[in-house]
Amino acid sequence: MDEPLYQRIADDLRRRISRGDLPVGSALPSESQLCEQWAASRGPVRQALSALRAEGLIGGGRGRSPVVRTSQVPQPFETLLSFSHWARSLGRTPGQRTLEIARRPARQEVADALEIDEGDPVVDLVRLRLLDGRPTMIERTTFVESVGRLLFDFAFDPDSRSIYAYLAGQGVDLSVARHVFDAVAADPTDASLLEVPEGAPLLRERRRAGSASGEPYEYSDDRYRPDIVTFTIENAEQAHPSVGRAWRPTPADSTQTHPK
Amino acid sequence: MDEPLYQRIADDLRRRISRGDLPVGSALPSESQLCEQWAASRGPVRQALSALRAEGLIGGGRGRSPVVRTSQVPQPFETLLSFSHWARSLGRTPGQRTLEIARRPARQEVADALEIDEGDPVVDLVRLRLLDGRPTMIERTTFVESVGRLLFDFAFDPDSRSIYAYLAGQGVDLSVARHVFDAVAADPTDASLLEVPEGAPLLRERRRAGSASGEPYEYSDDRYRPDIVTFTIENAEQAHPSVGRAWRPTPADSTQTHPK
DNA sequence: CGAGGCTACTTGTCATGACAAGTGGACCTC
DNA sequence: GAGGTCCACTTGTCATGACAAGTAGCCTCG
Repeated sequence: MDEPLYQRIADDLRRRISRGDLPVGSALPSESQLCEQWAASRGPVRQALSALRAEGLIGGGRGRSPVVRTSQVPQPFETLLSFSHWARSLGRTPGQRTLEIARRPARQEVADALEIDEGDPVVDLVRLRLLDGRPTMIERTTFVESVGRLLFDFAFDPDSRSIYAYLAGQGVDLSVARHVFDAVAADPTDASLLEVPEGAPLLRERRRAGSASGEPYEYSDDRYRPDIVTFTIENAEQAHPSVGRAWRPTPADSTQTHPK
Repeated sequence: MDEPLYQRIADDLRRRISRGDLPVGSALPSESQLCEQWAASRGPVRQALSALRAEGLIGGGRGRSPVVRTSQVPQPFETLLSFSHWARSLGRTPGQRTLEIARRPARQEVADALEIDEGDPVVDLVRLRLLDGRPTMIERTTFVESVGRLLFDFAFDPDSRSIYAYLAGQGVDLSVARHVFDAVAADPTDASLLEVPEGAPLLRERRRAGSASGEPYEYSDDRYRPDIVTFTIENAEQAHPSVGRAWRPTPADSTQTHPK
């Protein structure tokens, strides 16, 4: 609740950047001005500025004040992990239709990813995800049994809200993920659910997520309509990359083979 | 040449982590031990540790030493930008076959991306990229004229070495990029060059790169065989994401529609 | 034998001070 | 008007010191 000073300074500068008080290209207040403004020493001020540099929001300096490089604040971890969270962050309506939830023995690929033995019980969940009512993605997720069993809880309806929010509430620590992107052709099931022709290209995200200590809890194969969703990476030589999902309001590429 | 102390401490710890002297899961030396080892105060030691935390290499702590989370050092900016650089970082052989280099008026999509007017002259470059002799990616890049003209330099052969290395040598500051990923179907040209069936899914990376001050210099549409190359994002709640291209030594997904 | 408390360690946060190195503007001279 | 120098600002890096908050291990008591 009582946030450290350097975080309050960083948050204040982020707000000022994102709402345009500090436009792209403009110089930030100097360190001594910020010290005066916050009645602070250079330590917390420099720590706040360092965080913004690392995020790529500001850059340059040394003998002059840094300048604003972008006004786009990076998407947090949870926004990349949860489709619902991301949709709502855009002000759009996420939806889900559960096609299957089943406990079954793990097949090889999944066992490898989850670091369990082939045949160990896991929980498979298949959902069609919608954005403002439009089929957008098929999500085929497998959970280790200790986490997946929570989804069979009588009170939980996977169609009603975010699985990740629910699991977090149950004490499941999902805080590290690895996402792998490639392209696949829509198989008959994909095609039918996503309303695209068979063989149409889909953007696939294979994700493995787990705890901070490296224990995997879920493995997922998500297939997106590339005319609706893309993924972006913004990087720079002197800043950490920023990554996110992006929504394409209308299909932008007329070379797409499927009909509107 | 005379690197700051905190960077030397960080580099030393990265080396120890990546070569296994500090395996994943093990605790780092305490701050006071590092102070003693480097004859330094807590300031530079904490700054070094903070950099490793931000990269996701270490985590945890507060009342105890942090632990190693991963031994994978993030790929630098240039490794994601340059296919040649990336291939060599894996110990593989990059290749290129220039199909076209031409000065022509910019079409709408490219003009928008490069923040120039439609019809302004640009330089288009189309290359087939190979990895160990295998067609892997088609790269369709457009440069603003002031940069593209350097590629017509008599002495420069785009088949002989990295364009980015060459441009850097010519003083072109490419240090910021935005990459957008989606999937497209191989058109007849794509199919022929990449040796896949027409309509096969390709992983597309559209990239815009430019200077630190935001001036765009290149826009590219790269199409990868998804059975050879994927892109990965590793992220965590308390660390910056790490992004990179990845090589798939053999096609891992038997659902791929194209023949081996 | 188990639980609780205490101590000695750890990291997190902040202040003060100092000096090195970079930048931009003003002023002076040619 | 242009070029060079100097000064006052800036940020970068490091040291010392202090206190808050977390953790683990050990000891004592029930």
